[in-house]
Amino acid sequence: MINNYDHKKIEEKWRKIWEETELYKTSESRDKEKCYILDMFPYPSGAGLHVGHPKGYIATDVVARMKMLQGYNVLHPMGWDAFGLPTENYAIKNKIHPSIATEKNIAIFKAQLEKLGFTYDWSREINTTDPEFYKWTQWVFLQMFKKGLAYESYEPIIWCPSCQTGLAMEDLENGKCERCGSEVERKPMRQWVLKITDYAERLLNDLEKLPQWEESIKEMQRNWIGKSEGAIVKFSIFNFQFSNNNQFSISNNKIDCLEVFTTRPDTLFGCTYMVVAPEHPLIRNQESEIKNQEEIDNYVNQAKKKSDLERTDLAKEKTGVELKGIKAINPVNKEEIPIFVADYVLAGYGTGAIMAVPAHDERDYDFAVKYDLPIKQVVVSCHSEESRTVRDDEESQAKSDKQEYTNKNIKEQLTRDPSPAAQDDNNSVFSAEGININSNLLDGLPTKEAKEKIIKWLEEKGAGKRAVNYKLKDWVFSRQRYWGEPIPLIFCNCCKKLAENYKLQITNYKQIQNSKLEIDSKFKIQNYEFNLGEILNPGWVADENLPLELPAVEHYEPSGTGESPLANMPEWVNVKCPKCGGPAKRETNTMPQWAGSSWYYLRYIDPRNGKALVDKEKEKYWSPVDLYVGGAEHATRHLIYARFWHKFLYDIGVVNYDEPFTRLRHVGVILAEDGRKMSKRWGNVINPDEVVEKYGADATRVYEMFMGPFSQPCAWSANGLKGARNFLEKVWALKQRITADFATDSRGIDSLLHKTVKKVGEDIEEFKFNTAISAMMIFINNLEKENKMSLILYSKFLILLSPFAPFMSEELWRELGHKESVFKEKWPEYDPELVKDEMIDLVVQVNGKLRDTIPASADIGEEEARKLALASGKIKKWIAGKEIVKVIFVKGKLVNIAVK
RNA sequence: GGGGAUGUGGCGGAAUUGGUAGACGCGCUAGCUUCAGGAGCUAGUGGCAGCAAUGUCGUGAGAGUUCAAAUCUCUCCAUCCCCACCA
Repeated sequence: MINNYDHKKIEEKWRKIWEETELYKTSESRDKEKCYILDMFPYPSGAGLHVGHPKGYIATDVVARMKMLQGYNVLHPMGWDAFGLPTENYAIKNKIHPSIATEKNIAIFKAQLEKLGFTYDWSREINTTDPEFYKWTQWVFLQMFKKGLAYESYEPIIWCPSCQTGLAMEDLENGKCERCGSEVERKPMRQWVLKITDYAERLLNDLEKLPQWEESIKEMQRNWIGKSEGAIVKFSIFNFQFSNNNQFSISNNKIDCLEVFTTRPDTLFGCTYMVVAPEHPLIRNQESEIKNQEEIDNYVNQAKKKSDLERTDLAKEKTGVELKGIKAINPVNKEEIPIFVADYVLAGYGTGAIMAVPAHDERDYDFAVKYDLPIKQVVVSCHSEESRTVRDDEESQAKSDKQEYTNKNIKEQLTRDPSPAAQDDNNSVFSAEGININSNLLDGLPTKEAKEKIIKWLEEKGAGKRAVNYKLKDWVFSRQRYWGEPIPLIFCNCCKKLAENYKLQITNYKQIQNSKLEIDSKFKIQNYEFNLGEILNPGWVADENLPLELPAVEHYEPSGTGESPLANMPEWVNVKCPKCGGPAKRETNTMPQWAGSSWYYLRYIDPRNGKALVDKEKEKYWSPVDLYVGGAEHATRHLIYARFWHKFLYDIGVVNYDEPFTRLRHVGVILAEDGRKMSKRWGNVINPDEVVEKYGADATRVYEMFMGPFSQPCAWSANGLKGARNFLEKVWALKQRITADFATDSRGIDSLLHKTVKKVGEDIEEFKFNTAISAMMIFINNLEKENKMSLILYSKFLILLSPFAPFMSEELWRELGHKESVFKEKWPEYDPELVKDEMIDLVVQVNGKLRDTIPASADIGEEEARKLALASGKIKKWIAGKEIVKVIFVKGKLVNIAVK
């Protein structure tokens, strides 16, 4: 057989025609049902794409093409996420300006993508580094600023000494800078921070509204938000007076109480010491009282020197130093307890201080053993007989005398062979919930009730309050680098004075903070109007003249001073204050890489709108995104940031829906043939251009969808690719057997076509592309056995194939005489009658083991099936001389004879 | 330490309301075809026993429920991903 399937010629031809006829241009008409299908837009790096990158794009393209054929108005756009450190570092290394590097990289990426035949409407292409785009990124930031959601912070942040910039916690990988792998430091820096924590509760709860998200991704987000409920408890310090304020109470500039966050306030009676993080203000604040300041300073300095990696090494032994000269007072029993500084307590979580309950926390236990601190058990498990007796004993003893547990008692209990009770509770007595003992008013209460009771008690006494804590931190939003969106804020000393004075005058400051989401919260001071952000951050004034363009510079290397390179441009930095006209300076920090990607999907809807971020009517029609596909690595950054921005835009009335992505699927990575990640380092990278050149875009697409389950990692196989190509060649070769006579087709092949239509449609919908292709292969294998086939039959199959292999399908479709593109066709329907089997192989089992299969009518009844089964010679052999206990009949499937 | 996912031939993987395990693809074997190379066609292909019919074992390991378990329950093991001294 002469094989004349010339993929190069075909693919070039149709790429050109599709472009000329604007086949994939998205219609602005809104009379059809819409379907918005979105890929996570790529970061155009210098390395170009490898074959793994397009896997997700192929999948969305298959879905998009099917949806087009099913009559939807499909939006399937593409763009570039191009600001940020990778390009800037690449630019510095190769001495190419980042804007030029970006342009070059985009050109390479685009050429690579175009070869694969995607349905992108390139007239809607966006680029986060285009001023017409980032104008709106800046605009969103300004709205947040104006509503009080952005604030200046001088807290120590994560600093990468190599990239010379501050980073968000999310930008770390194993405690190192994700970009360059350097050990990071903690450094106090002025930063702009976004109050994402204001949205923590909604970001958590609204996950419930997303049934079409994969559970694993939602779970990652829940863990990242990390909500825990408990209480803040105040311990007064030494001989200072107890305070009734809700905040740290400052008298003589001294902190007179220590606040801790705990999820187990019910164990308060078991607290025998306290620990503060090395960064805790108490350490510097009590200098006159602390007797061993030098020893403590040494410890704190040592802790500072340790990298984050060393500090969080779980295997290491706990260390700490007591703050001698001061004591804390446990509010529940007025016991004086020692305070330690130790680096096992983190400054960034809760209040940076803990109450230590060594009997019920493993870390506190380790520390207590090392420093010989008392251990007092206050909870016993209520799940086993054994502990119940223990409890009874304790209770009677506790009544006669407030019994103190010695370290020896507890150690015995804790190191005993794991009791059934301990196993019930995750193999540990530490975390066990149970019944409180030795806890005065809490004795005999189960954990849950004890928590409630003690919180009420604390609130009554002013010694604490119910509290919720999140692991999620506010978003450090400024970078001391060049290649990002300039932050459109201007600092004016004159306006600073006005704002500060105003701030002092107002009494209901709390009220102002609560009003932040009212769209028009404005404050008139003298002749000027201030927004909330300008009051909360005195001196900072919004620059509404957008876009604020990133100035062209020759030198964009980090300044080395911790300031952005923009700070070295006086002509850009020094401006007139847009409010009062006085001398002022621009903010020189830029936005992080994640800014543009937090809202880009909205811009595709209305990409050239000069007046608004997006037209609200258009947004109402196209939003939310129906299907979003990308890597799981974005589960906790991009996808949380984007949900946060979207909810904010919803709150200020820019968008119509409060969640941006209805359905989310993550794509499994493609590994190299050696099972490792594709990387220059291993020399195992496969370039899609070469694959497309040799086997064609269609074969590449079919293979990547056939490899295995979509979300699972899978190794590349050159032979597998050949298999996909073979399949396409078979399809190609069969066109020679087509006849115009539609009566040619056997009932069998016709029925199989209908089954295939059903299977392929359903499988694409469920992202089971591999089995969809398998079904088409089965159809083609069967079609090969037919000498002739009708034009109609073959044409219908081509429609099924077209989402996977668009070029070949289009070529064959036109060769068969169709005037219009195959993509203007209708997706075929199947006849439910033809999908059903007429005949089945009735399975006959004896004691559950297959012994015979008998051809039978599909709707055979129980009586008949049983007769048929018992009549079989093979079956007779197996039941001879045995007693039939039971006969099970499953309609359309089997007969099982149970014998003894 | 916590959370999630996965475990089936030589390989990628099918089969999940419990009902013929190994679809489909790769690889491999034999035959045909070809000057040869590549390719193509036909047949076979989980292990063991057997010329065969057939039997028997078999879905990470072990137990259990059931007429029937890859699928449900329990215990354990391994691999991967995310988070991690989170109080």
